[in-house]
Amino acid sequence: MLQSKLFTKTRKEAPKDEVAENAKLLIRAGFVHKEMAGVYSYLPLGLRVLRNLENIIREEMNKLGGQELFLSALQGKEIWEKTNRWDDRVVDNWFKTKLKNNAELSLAFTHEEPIARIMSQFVSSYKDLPFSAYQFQVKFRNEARAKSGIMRAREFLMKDLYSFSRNENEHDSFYKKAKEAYERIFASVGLADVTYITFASGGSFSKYSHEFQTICETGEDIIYVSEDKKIAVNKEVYDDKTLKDLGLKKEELKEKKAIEVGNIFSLGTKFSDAFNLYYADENGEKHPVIMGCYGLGVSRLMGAIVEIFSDEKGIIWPESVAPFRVHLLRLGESSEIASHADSVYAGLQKAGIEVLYDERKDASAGEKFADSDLIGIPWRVVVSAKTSASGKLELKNRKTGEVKMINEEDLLNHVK
RNA sequence: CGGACCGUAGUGUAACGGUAACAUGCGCGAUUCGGGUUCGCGUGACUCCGGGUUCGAAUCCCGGCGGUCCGACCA
Repeated sequence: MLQSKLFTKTRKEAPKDEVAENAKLLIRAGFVHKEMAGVYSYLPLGLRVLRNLENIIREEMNKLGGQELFLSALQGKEIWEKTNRWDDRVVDNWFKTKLKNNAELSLAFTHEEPIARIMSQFVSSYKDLPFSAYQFQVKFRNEARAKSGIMRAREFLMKDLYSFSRNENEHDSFYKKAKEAYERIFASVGLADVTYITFASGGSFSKYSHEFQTICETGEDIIYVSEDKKIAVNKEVYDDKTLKDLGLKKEELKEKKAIEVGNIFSLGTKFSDAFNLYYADENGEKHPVIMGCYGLGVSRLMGAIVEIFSDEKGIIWPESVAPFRVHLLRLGESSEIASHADSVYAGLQKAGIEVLYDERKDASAGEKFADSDLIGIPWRVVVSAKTSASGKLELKNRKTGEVKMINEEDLLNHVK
């Protein structure tokens, strides 16, 4: 991608009303545009990051056997009445609207009901199970107060997976695998060290649900962390009884602020019962399907990554999610430098490496360096009079700051 | 949803009740060419909307809309 063609531009100052670091940096660097409080548009750079996150997550969901689908964002009222969730007193953060004929409907804030109803049409035998399906969907929540940039938005991208099992054992083993998949996801985006499986309230079907909480000053949850055991307890269930259940002692726990990036739940038969989601076993006996749901806030995860990986100059993307792998800077306009940089660009592209190529003629060296630091691409490669004279390329790692002069033929070995 | 503060060029800031200014950005021309170079010329806001007070309102008052923060909420 040629930087001169990229329609977004960086800016020196963030809008004054943004306080959250993730929003400041993402807006300054041109990843997102704020439409209104809690509502952000994702521009080309931001979308690349979201897509990378999606792909990491998708791979793990597929490994679990999940099949990807895409449910509607508009939802009718009847299915929610079956589970007694339509009433505003039960769920108060919906966006609801009406059709021209006055039929009531809503913008999706979750999808348990729709998927349970769909599955009830396709599942009737033990042979149809176990099964799981997931989607990447925009969710809408009418938050009383949006805050923290893209971390608590009214419209956000979420991955939600739903599992359907024949019995508790089958459910438990899937649940365990899903938990492990989540751990791999957080590891591959570089958050393993600061993300804790956290025990939280479980609703009516299991004692606890599991949240994935990333330690972060701008987080909204308070959790109690055991660094040794690598687990945590959410404040909402932090009491003597819970500690006893989990075999934890108060002394080993540290209070931390954290952001909930994922949450997995056992749903029992609540939705199966409501939508007649039953299967017949080998003897023809009917049983309700056991469900689980597994959420992961993709856009929120992006916000958390920015909160954690940045410095005073800008964002420092982990390699797995960065919008590009290499930021190639061309300093100077001589035809020799230009053609050299062009050939480095072509070589990287040919090797399948995603490159943002800053070939702008009207930007100074300092401007290019500043932009590069702000955008936060992992590897910066400079072609200039200096490098041409030495016959080498300059390679800088955004994270470590390490600068090396390398031979051009070694470039791929370094950045691949 | 309660409370506080705020709303002026694309962005960031000024302006006592008296001609809306500066920086940045953008355009043109020079200059410079490894850390947001420097200079000149130009461009760009009927000061969020509606009403009121006043000879005169960005400024004071009322209402609305919008924004940020604190709290409540986030099954």
